[in-house]
Amino acid sequence: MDAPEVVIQRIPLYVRLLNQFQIDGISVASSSEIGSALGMTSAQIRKDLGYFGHFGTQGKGYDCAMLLKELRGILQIDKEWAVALVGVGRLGRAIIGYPGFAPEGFKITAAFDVNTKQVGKAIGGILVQPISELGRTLKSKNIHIAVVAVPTNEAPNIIGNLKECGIRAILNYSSISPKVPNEVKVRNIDPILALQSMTYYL
Amino acid sequence: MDAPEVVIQRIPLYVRLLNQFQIDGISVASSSEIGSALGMTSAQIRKDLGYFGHFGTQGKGYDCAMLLKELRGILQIDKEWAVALVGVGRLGRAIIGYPGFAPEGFKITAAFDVNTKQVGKAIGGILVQPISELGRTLKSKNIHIAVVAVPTNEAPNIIGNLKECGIRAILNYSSISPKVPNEVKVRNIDPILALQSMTYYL
DNA sequence: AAATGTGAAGACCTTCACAGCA
DNA sequence: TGCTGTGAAGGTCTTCACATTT
Repeated sequence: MDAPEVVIQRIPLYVRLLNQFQIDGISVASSSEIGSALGMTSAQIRKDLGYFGHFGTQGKGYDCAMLLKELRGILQIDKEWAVALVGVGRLGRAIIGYPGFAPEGFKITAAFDVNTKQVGKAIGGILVQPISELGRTLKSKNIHIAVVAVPTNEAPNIIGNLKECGIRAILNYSSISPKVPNEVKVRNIDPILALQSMTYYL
Repeated sequence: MDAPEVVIQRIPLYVRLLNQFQIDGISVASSSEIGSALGMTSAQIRKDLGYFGHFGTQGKGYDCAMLLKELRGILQIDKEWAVALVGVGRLGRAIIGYPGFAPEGFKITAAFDVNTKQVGKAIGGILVQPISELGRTLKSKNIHIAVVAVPTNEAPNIIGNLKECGIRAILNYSSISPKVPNEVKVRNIDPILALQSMTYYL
């Protein structure tokens, strides 16, 4: 049986923790140790890992280096991914300037904007192209992941374009929750929704 | 029975859609209309709304204006919230400069940084204060929500401080998943985790 | 006729608890 | 002994389906 989506969303958390364990010189960790470091039960750790294989040693725990390598392989984050950015306004520029993506293997290698005033500029070393070049460039640069940083009103169109051009993963900073077919994954980054779902409890 | 957290996280989506409906001049909507606009089933819409009251009219649907007002009241987003920002580095400055919070009622009214070089500066009209002033300022400005935009290594301490100072809601941009007591709500904004949980499917 | 509100059913996810192994 | 891996149990969330209301 393959792993449900919730599990997939937790694996990156395990990867991050195991990285930290390596820095801290911890070479073996039990499911309880991993669990308590993350505020989860040991059973959940074991169940989650159990979807992918038998990584542990009974009576001992998990070898951190080995488990880390396995999980990175499972997530396919053991290689570099080329990423396209759509929208080079205020937010898009902040994203290009953000130094956190590249070290994790996500490299922005193409940028697009509907605004003809932006097209042709180089931002952070990346040439801004018109949307009409999407299909060609995504194919030639082997890009399967897009970051959407356009105004909300443009977002539905852009996301439609990305789908048509065969994009399979979208990190969406716009304020819409796009409806996409099952074979396209979307993750929405939306601080307003996050805040609004907390005020309920105040 | 009170609404589960998943439901609370969907209510802001309904609010946003109802806003759009008002702009579009749609005054009444059925659960199926709401559902299909959001890619959800009509049953889910009805169940979700059912946690809070009887807002619909049988045979007709929901009055958008009325439902919007009710939901905004339930979420408590029908008033202004003062928000504290911790960390005024690259990301913190982008957050101060982001024009999306204020129109939604979230107003950054205080800023803090551990770096003494930042303290005393005014950024976007907000004076940067030392962390030692947290407790006093949060109380005097009646702040219950904090945005954390500090480097990951500082985050655990900062979040500890915020807890002690009585903060009840944290929008966390740092790369840790803080363990907090039940009475503190946290929402993590983490684009790397989001990307890493999509590459699995590629 | 049309759509809500809601018990019941079903699907999904988490936790328990223990057999089995190092 | 200590901890994994995993069926079974328990809990939570979603969908079904229909009685009820306008």
